[in-house]
Amino acid sequence: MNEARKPPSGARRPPAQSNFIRTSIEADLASGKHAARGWGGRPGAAAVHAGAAPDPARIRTRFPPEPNGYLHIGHAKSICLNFGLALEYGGACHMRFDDTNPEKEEQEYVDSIVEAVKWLGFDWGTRLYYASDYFDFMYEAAEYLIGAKHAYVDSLSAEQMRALRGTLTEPGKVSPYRDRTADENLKLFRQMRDGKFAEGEHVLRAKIDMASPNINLRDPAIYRVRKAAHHRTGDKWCVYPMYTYAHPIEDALERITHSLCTLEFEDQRPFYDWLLERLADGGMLARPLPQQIEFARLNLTYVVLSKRKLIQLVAEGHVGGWDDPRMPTLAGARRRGYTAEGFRLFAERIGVAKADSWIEYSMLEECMRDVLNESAQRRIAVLDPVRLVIDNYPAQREEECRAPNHPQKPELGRRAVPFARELWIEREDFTESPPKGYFRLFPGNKVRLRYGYVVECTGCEKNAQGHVIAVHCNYDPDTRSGTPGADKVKVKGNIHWLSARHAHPAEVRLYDRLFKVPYPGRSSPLPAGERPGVREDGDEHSWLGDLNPDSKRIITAYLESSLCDAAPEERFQFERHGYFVADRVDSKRRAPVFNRAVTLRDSWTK
RNA sequence: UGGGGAGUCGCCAAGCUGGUUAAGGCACCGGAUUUUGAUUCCGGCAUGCGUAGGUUCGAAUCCUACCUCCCCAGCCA
Repeated sequence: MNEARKPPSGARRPPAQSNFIRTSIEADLASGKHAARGWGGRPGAAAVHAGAAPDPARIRTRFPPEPNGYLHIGHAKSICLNFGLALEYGGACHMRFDDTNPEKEEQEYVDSIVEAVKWLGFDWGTRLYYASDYFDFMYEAAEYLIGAKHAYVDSLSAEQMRALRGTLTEPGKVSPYRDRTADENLKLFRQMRDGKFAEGEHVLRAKIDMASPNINLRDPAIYRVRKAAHHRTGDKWCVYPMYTYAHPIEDALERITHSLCTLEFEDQRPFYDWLLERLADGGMLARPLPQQIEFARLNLTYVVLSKRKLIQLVAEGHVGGWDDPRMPTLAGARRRGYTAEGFRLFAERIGVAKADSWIEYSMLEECMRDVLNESAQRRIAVLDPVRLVIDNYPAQREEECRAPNHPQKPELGRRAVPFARELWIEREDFTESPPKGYFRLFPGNKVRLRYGYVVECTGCEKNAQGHVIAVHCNYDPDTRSGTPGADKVKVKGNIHWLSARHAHPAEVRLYDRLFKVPYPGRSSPLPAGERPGVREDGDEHSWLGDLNPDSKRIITAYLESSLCDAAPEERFQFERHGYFVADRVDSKRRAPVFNRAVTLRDSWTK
């Protein structure tokens, strides 16, 4: 294993899978590209880092969301990547809010993002930064660019500018304002800053090449007038930098070594480098400069991850809110009972590459099962109850059965579950006419009441409509679990149960996938062997028609008494059912409410 | 039909300075253990790397042509 790939702390973790980003980082580490990089202890211009001691962080990455919405599972991939790589290579990862558009951003979103990233288990220490902290520098850099004839104020309208930009196949034409003198540009830009102009009257553009085959290089706008209050800088500014311009500067000021972003920014990399080179040449930014590296964003089957669609789901009431347990937001997943560790495992398993891909939702579920199987204590719950009467068991008698809290972890102890003549069992654990291979309760068959006795089914009672209202059986007193000879009667079936007079009714929410098809909004089923592109469909609403009408079912289930004290967010495996979590908002002590996170695997399913 | 990317098993994904039996995970299929039809364990699972040619003793890896998919024409990020 490469030395650099070992976690610094020596913490136990499986060897990381090779990917193009790790390869690139290891090459940079080997060549010493960033080794002599000074770090002034805070983000800043060249002067801050110039004489500073070498950066103790071997690499610097960053997670830079715009605070304009809630984080979703796709962000989890990016978060785990950036923070994970920093941890792995002895680096540092910055938490940075890319708040350059005051019209869309709100404090509420920064709060939710902070909470989500912390929940995922990452710690940025004191490295919490905002693009808006750099507005002064960005402004000065813009004046420098103007002076160096690398930027100019354009007074075309947005429509005129679009018309002159050309098309994918035709070059653009230069703006009549392109050759203004530096003095004139500077004067105009300052007036823009001073609020002398209305929005849209002027814009600052980088002066590159209107004929470039890369449209992003046809004099991109870098500053625009926006007379909106910013959630952090208030009314201090009325010109705001564009992402294109701001992002490379943010990275450079923070001495980011590897700036990871998604594929759609690939075409912007030439501008990223163009800008940074010029500002470094001008002595404004320290070298070595950060490098932008692009990877494929996450696509997950059975959900939608586009911000627009997520907003629509909430706004139109298809779900209960941003943290509805069916939502693919991190807030929703958390409430659903998914775990942070599960997401980290997921990120490692799906890897990272440049090929567009669709990850099967079951991959995520399997990750959650993997961690929950390890960590969740076992409990008993009867979700769809039918009464089981043990006819040869004394009506008044009661016994205590001892159930282990975790089958693979005896050190977690056992708990008592009361046993009596009348029990609740699952309706699906009895049938009058068993299909082939069925080994639960049917007349004449024996099963073990888990942690209790072996019983033999004798029949059932039905109501006028023919529905089974009770199942009858006789027990074998010599088969009590834990007693000598308990295994003398071999049975294939083991079913769970709860004493009818001891069980507690409680609300349980059974969640399923939000969409009933793997690719919402794309014609389903797809022709054999075909997959849709990753692009959003043109059809605005067809995806809503793919919503799964059964994604949420609320039932009243019977729980064993120990479950009544569950703390909010406490997770359990309900034996033979799946993993459940006490709802973090609605569940109270003595009044529990559980959400099903994910079912157990089931190789029986009829 | 300009530019930038990508195509390796059902889903991901290593490998791509030419020589490996083409990693690994998920899924799936067997079988063993099991008081969860769970877990765990063992075994199986690409003569094939978008297609067609070429170079070479030898190609997923190099060359040529072609095909398919994704991204870019915001004063969004």
